[in-house]
Amino acid sequence: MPGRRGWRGSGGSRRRINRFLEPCLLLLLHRGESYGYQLLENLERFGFSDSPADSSTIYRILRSLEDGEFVTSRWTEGDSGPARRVYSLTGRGDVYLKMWVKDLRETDRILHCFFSEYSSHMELHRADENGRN
Amino acid sequence: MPGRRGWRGSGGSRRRINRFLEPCLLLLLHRGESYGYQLLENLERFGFSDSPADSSTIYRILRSLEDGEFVTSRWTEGDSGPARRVYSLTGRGDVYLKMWVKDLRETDRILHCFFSEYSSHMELHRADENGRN
DNA sequence: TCCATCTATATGCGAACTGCACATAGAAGA
DNA sequence: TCTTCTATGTGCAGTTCGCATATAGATGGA
Repeated sequence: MPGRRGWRGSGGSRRRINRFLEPCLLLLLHRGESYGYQLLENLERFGFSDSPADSSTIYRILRSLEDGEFVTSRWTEGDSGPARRVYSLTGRGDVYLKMWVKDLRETDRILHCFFSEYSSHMELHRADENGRN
Repeated sequence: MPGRRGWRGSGGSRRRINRFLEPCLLLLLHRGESYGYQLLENLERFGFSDSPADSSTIYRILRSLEDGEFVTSRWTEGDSGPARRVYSLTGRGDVYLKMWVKDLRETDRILHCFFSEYSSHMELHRADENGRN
């Protein structure tokens, strides 16, 4: 039984893009080096209505990007607050971001295929219902 | 260590939409009742370039939709071939499809936020590089 | 008849992703 | 001192997904 939790109401939807935070983080890092906590705050730019993600997700994605050598990190003594792990994009990361963008454009295309199928079907469906009156 | 497999080349991308097959199946069922094997073939319409999904995924999604009472199923003795489990959409399923569409439009909006951020940044970035020459 | 192939549905397993809760710890201010 | 903010991280459990595999009726050719 798939958890009975997958069907949560209209809130907290899981109907999003797989690992979409990853390209967002890559893009933010393309602007210049940054660290987890700051990146988390800057994610608002991408139009997520509510909080984009749990901080643990951000930190884990950043680490996995480092595993893949798409970013590098170093510790900086903050002028205020605790030390920060500052990430910067590598050449590999730059290429990876481009790949992501290409894929997202393909995703966009598929999405619009769906919308077009939906609209045309619903139009026919409505016409069909009217015809029956 | 996240598997060292997440970074597969440009092939087999996991950069897609979460559970996107679900709304596609719902839409196909909105047209009329159908069964797994046929639905699998009809998924081509949605512009997936390569094979949209594994058949096991399709069957599992259909079962979970039934768990959620978004579809119902019955067995039919095929006029040819093995028996088929034929699914049809319920009223609840109809509402759920509408919810999906709303969510996908939101996803589309966020996607375009990303594209716009990307484009404007890349334009500045290029101008910056030219300026340095 | 036998056997390969097509149609059709389904399970098992492991890898990956994610959200929630929680741990840790330095810094700043009341 | 105590609380709060900044900052990074781990543990766990639920969910998804692709691959491999199982099952089995139907079909057609050798």
